[in-house]
Amino acid sequence: MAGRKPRTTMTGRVTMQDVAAQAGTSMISVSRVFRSGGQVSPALRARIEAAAAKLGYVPDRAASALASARSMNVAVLIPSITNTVFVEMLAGIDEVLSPHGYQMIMATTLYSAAEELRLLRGLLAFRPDGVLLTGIDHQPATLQLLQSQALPAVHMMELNGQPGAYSVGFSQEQGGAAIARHFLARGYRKLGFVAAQLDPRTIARGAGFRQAVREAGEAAPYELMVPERSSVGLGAKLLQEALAARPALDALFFCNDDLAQGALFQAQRLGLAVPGRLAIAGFNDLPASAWTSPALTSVATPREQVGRRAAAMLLELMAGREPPTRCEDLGFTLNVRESS
Amino acid sequence: MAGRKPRTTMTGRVTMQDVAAQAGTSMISVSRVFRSGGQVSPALRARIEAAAAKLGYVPDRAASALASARSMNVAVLIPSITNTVFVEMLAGIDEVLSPHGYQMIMATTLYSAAEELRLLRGLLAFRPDGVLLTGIDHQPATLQLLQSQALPAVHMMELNGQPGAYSVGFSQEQGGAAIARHFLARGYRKLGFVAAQLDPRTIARGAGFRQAVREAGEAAPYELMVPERSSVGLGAKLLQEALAARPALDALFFCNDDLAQGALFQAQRLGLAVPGRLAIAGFNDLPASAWTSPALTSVATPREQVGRRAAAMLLELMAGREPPTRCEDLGFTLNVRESS
DNA sequence: TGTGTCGCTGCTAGCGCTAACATCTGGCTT
DNA sequence: AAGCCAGATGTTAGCGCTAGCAGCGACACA
Repeated sequence: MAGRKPRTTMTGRVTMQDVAAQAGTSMISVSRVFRSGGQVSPALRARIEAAAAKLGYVPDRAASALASARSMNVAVLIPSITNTVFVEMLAGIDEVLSPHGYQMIMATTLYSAAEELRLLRGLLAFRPDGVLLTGIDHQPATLQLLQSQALPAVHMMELNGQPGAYSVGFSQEQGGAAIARHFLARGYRKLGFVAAQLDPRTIARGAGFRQAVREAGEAAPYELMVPERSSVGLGAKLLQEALAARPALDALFFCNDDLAQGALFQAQRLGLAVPGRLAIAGFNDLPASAWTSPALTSVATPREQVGRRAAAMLLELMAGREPPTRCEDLGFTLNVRESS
Repeated sequence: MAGRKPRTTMTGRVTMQDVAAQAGTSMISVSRVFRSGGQVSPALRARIEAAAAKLGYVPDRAASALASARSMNVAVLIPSITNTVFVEMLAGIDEVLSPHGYQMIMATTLYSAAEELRLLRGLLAFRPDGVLLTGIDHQPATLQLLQSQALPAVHMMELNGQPGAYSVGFSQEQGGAAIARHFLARGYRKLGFVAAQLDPRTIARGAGFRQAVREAGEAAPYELMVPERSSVGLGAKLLQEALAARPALDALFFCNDDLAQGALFQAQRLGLAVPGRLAIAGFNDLPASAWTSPALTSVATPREQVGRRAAAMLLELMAGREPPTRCEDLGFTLNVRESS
């Protein structure tokens, strides 16, 4: 009983042809069962499913993509995979896309628009049916490429006012401004903004903060901005640098919660009372921020929902429909806690 | 001058055929330029590259995969994408695979072996050239599936003693045991183990901890284990539960740093001196753990290196070579800090 | 009984690319 | 000067699947 393996092709791979033969039908019916499941009688469908299960058939997306011109892939570009914010956004995207049979193909740009273009070219080889991009700052060639391929694309995390662009996010400027107004309302006057990883969103937060301070007629805030990758340890270091430069500072806005947490820990280590001597606020509201002691004031950003809504919008575009909105503002929440 | 668009096919897509025509050569030479770059004269290569650039040609991986039986995809299964540990592992994997032209196709199992099997079936439709799995606990069908497809596979994060299995990781038991011995050496005697998210690695850490306590001839540790997803907030809650149940506890090992950080913050809030009244230790050594105040004692795990080495091992297997080791132990480091 | 309709099923012709062979060129040996 | 090799280039035949249409039987109606 040699050669009893349920295989026909040379390669040893179970193909749709094999399933069709096993079920006594034609390939196209097998295809129909595995696709949207159009016109197949229940009896034939059952026979085909049994045959596929028996042979251990696994469909081939590459062949399907080639024949149908639909890859069921979605290319996703995020700046960093070690940043919780983008990872939670990814989780939101996947939650919406995978039930529809789409697979995310992901790449990380390391906050570089040039790298983004390079990676997009690579991902295009997967013939994605749509693209999700982070932010609204891209190289012109990136947008040209998407346009020339007539690829649906949605920008995430920021709002894109450009006509013809689709975006889901919130206003980074407004987030920064909210912190400034909060500090001022609490009576702080010697404000500072500390930032690392100077990507466009970080810059926008700082701009919003500065602008709100100016609009309130107060002295321009002290600013400490370094290009290094942001981390908890860097936050500790930057707190000391800021205080060394401006000992009178009484409220510091850190461009994200990693820095702010590091500053909080360092303040504790230095014996600086927070918020008594110095108020501290962050951005993004990471899960730990509600639990530090003192708990951290932060702008909560709806990144998981950004992912979900952007995916939903892309789904519409890929189906050839126009989504209800082109520019979906999901807002943010200022969570005032003990640190300010 | 209508129809001047550099396109030939009906679909409006620039194909290899178009590039060949533009360069005045045949498809196969274009193919050779875009593949490993075999036998093509510098002159022809330059002509083809110019033609491809001019037309904006993007190769099609689906077609390539179909024709060559090599997809250049690697399937990666991780339990969770919101857990830093696995994300850093992913970063390590990508760092090694992408320079070789491989693309990661990823899915998250949510710590379920059944879900893992389901997802693997889905990923197999990409005809991956190799598979990376997290942990060594899988459904029998998962292993059968991999074997029947003759797919190279490497298990990450734990050591797999089974013959024929490839793994890169470290001993979770030994990690737990190291904490136990450290506590005992410091003079703590009322030990406890607190865990959430009871995946196999968590269980193994607890087992190692318990075993080491037993071997030292001390009283069995108090254990508090809950199935909930682990988080900083849960750590705070579990600290209180543990102390309510056993007020005399003097040293607690939390199965990961999220829980341990939450406990640390809560201890501070409750006015419990750490390590004076209670020692706290975690596992994984997340970046923030070195900066909390007091800094957290933790077992540093080489997850990024696990990713890199597992990817390197898989690369060997995919090239048809046998890697130097089948079971690569990367060890861990006990970082003793202020909290114990 | 003829005709129209409808739901199901099958056939044919590729999708864009590459493996494996076939062919061609030019320089080098004898 | 003929022969020969090696590297460069081209030809052919699919890889596994699906779009688009054609075929086919069953049923309702006149």
